[in-house]
Amino acid sequence: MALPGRPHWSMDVNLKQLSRMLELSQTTVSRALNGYPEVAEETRRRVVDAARRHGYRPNPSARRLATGKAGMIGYVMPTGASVDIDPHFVEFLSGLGDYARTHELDLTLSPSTIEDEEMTYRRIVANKQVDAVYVSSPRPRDARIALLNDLGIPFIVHGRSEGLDFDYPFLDIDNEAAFHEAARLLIQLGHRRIALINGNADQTFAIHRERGLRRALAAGGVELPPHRVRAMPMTEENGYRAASDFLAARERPTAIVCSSLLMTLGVTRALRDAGLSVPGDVSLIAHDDVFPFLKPENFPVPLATTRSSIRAAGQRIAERLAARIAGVEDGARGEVWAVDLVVRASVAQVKG
Amino acid sequence: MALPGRPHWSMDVNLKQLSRMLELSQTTVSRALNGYPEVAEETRRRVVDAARRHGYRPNPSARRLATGKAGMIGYVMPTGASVDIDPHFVEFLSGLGDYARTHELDLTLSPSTIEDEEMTYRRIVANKQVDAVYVSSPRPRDARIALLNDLGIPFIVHGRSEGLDFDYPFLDIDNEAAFHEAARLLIQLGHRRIALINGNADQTFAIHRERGLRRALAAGGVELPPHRVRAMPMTEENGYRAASDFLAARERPTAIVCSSLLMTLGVTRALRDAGLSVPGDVSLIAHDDVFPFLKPENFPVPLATTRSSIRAAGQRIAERLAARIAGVEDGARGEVWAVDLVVRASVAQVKG
DNA sequence: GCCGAAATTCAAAGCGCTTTGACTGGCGGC
DNA sequence: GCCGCCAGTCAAAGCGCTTTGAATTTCGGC
Repeated sequence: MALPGRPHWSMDVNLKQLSRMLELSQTTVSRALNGYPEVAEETRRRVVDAARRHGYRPNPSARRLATGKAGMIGYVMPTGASVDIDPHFVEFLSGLGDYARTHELDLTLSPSTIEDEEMTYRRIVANKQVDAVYVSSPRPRDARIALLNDLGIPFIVHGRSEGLDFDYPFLDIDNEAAFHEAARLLIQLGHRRIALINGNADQTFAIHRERGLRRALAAGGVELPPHRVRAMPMTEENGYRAASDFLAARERPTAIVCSSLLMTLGVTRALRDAGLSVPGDVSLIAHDDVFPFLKPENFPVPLATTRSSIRAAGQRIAERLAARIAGVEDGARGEVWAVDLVVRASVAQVKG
Repeated sequence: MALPGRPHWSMDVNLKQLSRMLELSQTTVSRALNGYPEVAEETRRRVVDAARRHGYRPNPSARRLATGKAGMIGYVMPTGASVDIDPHFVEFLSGLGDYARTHELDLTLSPSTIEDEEMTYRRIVANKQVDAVYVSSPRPRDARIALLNDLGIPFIVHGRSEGLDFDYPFLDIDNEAAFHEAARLLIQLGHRRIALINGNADQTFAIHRERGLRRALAAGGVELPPHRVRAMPMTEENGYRAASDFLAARERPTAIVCSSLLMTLGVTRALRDAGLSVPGDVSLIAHDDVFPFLKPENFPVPLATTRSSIRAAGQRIAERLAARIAGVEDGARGEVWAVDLVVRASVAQVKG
């Protein structure tokens, strides 16, 4: 591949050179390009034009060194031999990227073990590697949030924490209402033995979902005994295990609410193994984060879901992060998205 | 949260300050820390010790500006409303992160549309934002590889391209051999009508898999007519469609080889819909990238697979990338990993 | 026709690090 | 006793940008 005449953005000119060509000082050129007011309009035009023609692009390292701004969003990514990144992360990333792409923002992933997490946050902040960070999968009293709050770097939490004695900016979906609705529907259909298969118990979203479910059940005068609740990482295998346990009980549930599509895969397998049908024997509702590669309508029996696009959340978070970096957004604004309840064939009136 | 006595790595000391404390020049301190030989051992000890005590951490921006080294691995992430990031990416990322974490390497994701891809690569290289990049999902004659080769930045391709007139470093699994083996097994078991459900036809891995399959079939004197091959994005839905088509044909296949577990989910659904059993009516072999959240042994009938951990590949690529950055590895070394064929209950002797 | 303010522009000082080139002192060799 | 050399050390120059503080020009007003 021959070099096709040095494409003009190939960064072969720096500020000094550019200013020399224009017979202006670096100061003026810099200001012209960064939109400062004290530059004559005529001059600015000349500068901007020349910059484009020569494909001038400020060196980010230099700029960062001088200003402290990085043009980067940071994410501390949990890793470790036994740590699995949530597959939801990919979809979230798609959304984040979608927005970031159009705003010259890159994303820095800093892998870290859980133990080193705090140190990693401190490092990326102290180093000014990133202008803002986002936090995912928050737990109650999440130490990361308190830390970032102290550190004073712009951040947004995807999800919510609880038990913190200060407010912070977040974007969350209304998990409680979602599962409340789901449970209410089941109760209306006459279900009394309802089971919950949830994500990890230390995650706020799981807590909220259980809370919503319980609230609806309580309102309907229905019990939720401990043996009808499971909370674990959201894999197919765990879904299978949990459901198998439920189904083996003397009084098996007539409905199962599940926190993830992947787990529900395991649930349907368990049902099949047990020779039970959906929704004849057991009704099913799951939460759907809207993956392109696995759709609830394509389950053996189309699956009723509480639905919220995790990708859209990624976009929105990028947008808000950008706004915070620019200083346009501040304060501890929390944003809670409503969740759709999508009824499909997997729920039915309870039998008998 | 009260500040717990300013943890010592909070980057409140820079090189100048540190050298002043030690009553040494910045030069010497810098050299001592970076392991240059012309520093007295005694001095080095003092310096290293003081650096640790004061939690000195070089400012990456400054270092980058001075050296051009970034301490970052880059990835140009395809995004767009209709672009879905491959869920495999998460697992790969876990592996990459696993290694990167222990080597002070961060990862920069630069979201980009397909059209802007080349420009994005050029930008991150020109800006010295990253020391090395990796390329995933290569296609034949992949323009990105040619570009990076020209640009002269260290890179590694995860997978392979074909039809390029130069060599380049890559890490790939032996997709051809894997599917060759799979097909050979099926032929040994008497299968003659074998179908293939593949990933996107423009991906090299898909091409290699089909090639391996064809080779084995040819050797066994078996045909692979076009109507028994499908190539499409690897979603559950597409797996279902492809399998449904196959099963609706006059002469339905007695065995299906599938490029992904996610697709195979759809395949088993189609089989169920058609009232067919595995392996009684149809044998199944799929490729398994080893996801924690979906395991072949947990399929309704345990699924035979060609297996290779995509996570391990991520680790290895990070390792090699680091080696290239350090100048320890160079040249166009290609690495091809063997793939295990794991036989499980989903394959059987053909009926009749 | 002169003055001070407003409008532009500039030179130079950083940002925190690496690296070049020069400068010490101590030591063996003749 | 002098020279050359080597091990250590240092001051200073850059990396490419922003920003401060000062200099220059312009211009309305009297």
